[in-house]
Amino acid sequence: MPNADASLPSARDRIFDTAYRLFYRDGLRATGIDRIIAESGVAKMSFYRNFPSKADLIAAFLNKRHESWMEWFVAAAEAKLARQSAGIEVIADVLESWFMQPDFRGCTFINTVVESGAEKDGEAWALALSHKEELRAYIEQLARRLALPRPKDVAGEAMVVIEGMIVRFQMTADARVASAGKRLLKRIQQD
Amino acid sequence: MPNADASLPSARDRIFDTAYRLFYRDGLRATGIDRIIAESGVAKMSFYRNFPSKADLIAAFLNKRHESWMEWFVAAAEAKLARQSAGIEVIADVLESWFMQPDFRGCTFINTVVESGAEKDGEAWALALSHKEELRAYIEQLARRLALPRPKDVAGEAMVVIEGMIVRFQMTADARVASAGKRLLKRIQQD
DNA sequence: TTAGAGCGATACAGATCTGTCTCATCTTCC
DNA sequence: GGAAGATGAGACAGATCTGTATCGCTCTAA
Repeated sequence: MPNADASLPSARDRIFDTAYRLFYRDGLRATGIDRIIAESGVAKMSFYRNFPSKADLIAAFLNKRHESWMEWFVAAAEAKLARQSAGIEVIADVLESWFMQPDFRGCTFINTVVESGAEKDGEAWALALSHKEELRAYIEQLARRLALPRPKDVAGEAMVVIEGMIVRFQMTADARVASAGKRLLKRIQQD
Repeated sequence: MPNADASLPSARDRIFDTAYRLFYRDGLRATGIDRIIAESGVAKMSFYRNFPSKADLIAAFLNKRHESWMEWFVAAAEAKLARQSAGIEVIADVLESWFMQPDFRGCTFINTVVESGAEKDGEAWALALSHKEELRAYIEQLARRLALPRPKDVAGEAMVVIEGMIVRFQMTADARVASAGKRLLKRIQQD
């Protein structure tokens, strides 16, 4: 077992952390292996010993991103729901706190699908779809808990608003996107 | 003046038409110059004689795309508005007819911003922003014509719904996105 | 008929991309 | 001390990327 005193993260961890940052910031295609290797201060063979190919690293990145983001989103939404007696419009507040992070660069999975172009059969596309489906299912379950009528429709409409808010803020960086989204979400429950 | 009988489009036109198709289908970064040259059946120097660089070709593509799309969208929306006495929810029907095209691959300008990554200072990003602003301004003017209260807010909310519909359909290819968007747009005017 | 414009074909340069290979070094455990 | 595993350094291959240079053909206009 090398590096037992943990004075330095393992080569695998340094590679993964660097890739995590660059993949999100610059995109999957724009981030080359050589760049990840250089910035993580690792030998090239240390990379290929830990990840058989770039596609494997991308899959690991997407899986981690999915877990981290969903965990954060659900926790933030549940906290807001417990504190105040409110509806699904709390989603807008949760998203807004995401937007305010200085390194916000949109949704990794939307970005992945866009970068995939016409190649819809890859693993990246499938991971993006399952991420969005898990988010949609959570909102549907939330709608049921709130006793909203037609929870499937509610979730479908909320997903349109969520994706719209993300893309709008990614392009304009205008905080009014959050309030517009909040008004849209509030009205979903008024029928 | 060569090629006067127009039996074959000029090299410039063949390059541009091929690039137009490939840039939209596969994305800007995934489409290489060599590929455009090969598929348009043109010599490499014929490309660089007509377009000083790939960036120039991209700018020409985005400008043309903006003009074509806006012209189509406004015409389709106005036609629907004239025929039936309806509100801004006609936007959902117009978008749906766009989604149904077999080569639909999302919005070029959303895709461009995503592909631009952290490079927000390029010409492509600026063209994407001005495209979205022109669309938003059209909807605000439409809201004024329909005598809706707070037309700026209406346009801001409608843009969130529009971007959400585009991204949702790009990912899921589910026709229910259009009806969800239509319900959201209808409710914007009910306050 | 001749000059020039447009174009095709192709080689080339230099950078970058993913991925493989070899060899030296360092740490840890036995 | 010695074996084994993890790592670093760097050369190398083959593909692809943007962009340049050269040569020759063809058609048009004067």
